[in-house]
Amino acid sequence: MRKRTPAKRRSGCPISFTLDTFGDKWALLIIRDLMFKGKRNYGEFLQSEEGIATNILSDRLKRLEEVGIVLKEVDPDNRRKFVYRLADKGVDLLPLLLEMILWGSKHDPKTEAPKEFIRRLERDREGVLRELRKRLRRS
Amino acid sequence: MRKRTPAKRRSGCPISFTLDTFGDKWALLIIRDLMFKGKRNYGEFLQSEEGIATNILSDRLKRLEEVGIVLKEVDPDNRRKFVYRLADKGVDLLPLLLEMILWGSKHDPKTEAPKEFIRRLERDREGVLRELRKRLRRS
DNA sequence: CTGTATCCTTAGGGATACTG
DNA sequence: CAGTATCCCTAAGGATACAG
Repeated sequence: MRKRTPAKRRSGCPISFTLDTFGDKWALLIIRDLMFKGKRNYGEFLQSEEGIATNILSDRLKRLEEVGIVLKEVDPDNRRKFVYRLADKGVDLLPLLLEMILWGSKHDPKTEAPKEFIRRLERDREGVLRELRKRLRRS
Repeated sequence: MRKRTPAKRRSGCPISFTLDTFGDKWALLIIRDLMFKGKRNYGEFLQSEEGIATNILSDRLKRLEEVGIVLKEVDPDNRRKFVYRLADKGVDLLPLLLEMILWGSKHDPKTEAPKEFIRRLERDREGVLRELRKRLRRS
């Protein structure tokens, strides 16, 4: 396969670093699926509404694993399968994703974000954060 | 010039929307420069450490203006020049950028983020947010 | 100085066939 | 099912020349 471009750092800026590390939109959509949609394996990611191609999915999973955001483990229920889940470094992206949800749902007239969730998030950011973090860590 | 790809929405997901709207890394670096580096005009953006090309800068500024994140105005000090600044929709990206700074400085061993700022941000997120927002709005 | 246009190369990625 | 490999085309973008 074509060699993936190694995530190359462009400067010492933390924003630039963040961007360069998790990479692009596809990677972030995978992270979203892990965080909020309870997806855990290849086939599920492939089903995403945005229609990721199988080669791209494969590539991004590998990259995310390399940079330590995602862990790949043998499925305890089925020794022949794998499950992906967020490493702590990935869970740490939660606040970032929540801010994306807030911005998106505020500025997109056609957003499909559940209103109750948004309202809760606006009112009690810390609480939502704590709860989701806990859930992700034990999953 | 080559027609820019119109930002195309991929789904109703707010995260996807956010990603599709402000676009890519280059756009976000411009926003960073507007937010934290006090840059206001073309030449200054061109100087960014990451080395954006002039055609890309031009393209991204246009796109950011189109989607209402950035405003382009005649420089009051020099009627022949322009200044760019964040529209409210752009200022709304502040929490997102702050989370990027936090994640980046936490996970990058070589980060250049000022430690005092990070500590303040961790302790008093709301305060920092309020202050920066105020500063951006009046600029 | 603030852009715009052109040229040209390469990485990204969709479609799809293939493998264990 | 869970990926990997190949094909092939397009868009992204660096370099740079040009324009107001």
